[in-house]
Amino acid sequence: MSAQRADARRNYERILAVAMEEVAAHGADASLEQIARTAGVGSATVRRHFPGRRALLEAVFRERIATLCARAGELAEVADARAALLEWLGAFTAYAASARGMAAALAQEGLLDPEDGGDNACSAQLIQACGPLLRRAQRAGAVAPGVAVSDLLTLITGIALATERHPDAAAEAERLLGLVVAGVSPSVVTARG
Amino acid sequence: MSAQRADARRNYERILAVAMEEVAAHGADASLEQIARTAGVGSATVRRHFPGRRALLEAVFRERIATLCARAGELAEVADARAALLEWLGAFTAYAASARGMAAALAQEGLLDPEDGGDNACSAQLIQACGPLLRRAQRAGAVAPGVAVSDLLTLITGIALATERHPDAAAEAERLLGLVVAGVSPSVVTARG
DNA sequence: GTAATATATGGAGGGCCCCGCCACTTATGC
DNA sequence: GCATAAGTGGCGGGGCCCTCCATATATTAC
Repeated sequence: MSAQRADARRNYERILAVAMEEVAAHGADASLEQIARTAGVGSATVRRHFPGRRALLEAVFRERIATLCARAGELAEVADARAALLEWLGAFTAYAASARGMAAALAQEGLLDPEDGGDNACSAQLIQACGPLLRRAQRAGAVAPGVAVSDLLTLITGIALATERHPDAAAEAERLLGLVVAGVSPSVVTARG
Repeated sequence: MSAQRADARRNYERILAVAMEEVAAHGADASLEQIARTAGVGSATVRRHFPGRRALLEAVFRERIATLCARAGELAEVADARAALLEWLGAFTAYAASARGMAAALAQEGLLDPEDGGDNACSAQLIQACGPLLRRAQRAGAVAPGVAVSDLLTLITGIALATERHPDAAAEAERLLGLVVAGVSPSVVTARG
């Protein structure tokens, strides 16, 4: 028999659809009970399909993240390594800043320690997607060797978190990304002895 | 008569002391009821002295922020404008990354819009303290003119938020600050057309 | 010292949320 | 159709935040 019953699958889809709207409206700490109510199911059913808020958030953002990873694949073909990386970082920033709750979800994940091993997590996919772009840019001399993928993702996640309340969050986030790329005060190479 | 009764003042102090420990232990979303319980007062008393979690967090971090602002005053005397700014940014980063909840409190405040007018807020004090350092560095040509004080504070707040779960949060945050100061890829001045 | 008064307090109650349990329903394979 | 296992949802427990109000207490005036 199929691994999952048909009605269960239907409920899963419905809950996920409602969750997307609810998270978009109320951020990462949307009420699970409210989601259950709107979806017309019991709260236990939500918990069954998504054990814990993290699982739900992961599912909510999975598609968007997949799109982002695909974009990274395309950009690997672009000639200018630096431009490709910056383009992707910009796209990621735009997503993270506009999709409410995504940054929070990423921050609470194991985004920070890249060798976590949990390769099914969203952050792991992002790391895997961004890695080649970064390494190529580093080989081209556009980025210092000491910079890790997780550094970039952490910075952007932080920007998204800190600008979440801004009226025009996406624009502000992209502006700050530009600042980070260019450097606040890059004049001296070895900053702070 | 005095503006406040003596026992009220005592309770205020006690609640604040407990709140400091509790916030240090559980971050910005520590339980207000737990604080009340530990302090041996009713939860209503906590709410009376600190209407809303924000007010409590502000009080918790007030001293630390004052110290930070004082440090900015000292650094205004340092000859090297760039070094002075970077030193202060480093100090702020260390504080924000080590004091659990502080970054969250700042992010939820009106940190992002500098012309809010609420000059009693913590973020306003920080902006006022950092402003002279930044302007001096900009006059010295060490920082681009378009950079605002709130940009720097927002970036650092974001770094602190994104590194909160890191095993060695303070070190990681300072490392990322270094990256932001130096720039991820500063080679071309006008990033992304 | 005592009475009068404004001030401060904390416990009860309501609302919301997360979580786990268990009897009931329902799709599925024979 | 029927047996069965998968799926469901309501219920109760625990916690938190918030408000209200009767009570207790520091303070002031006499």
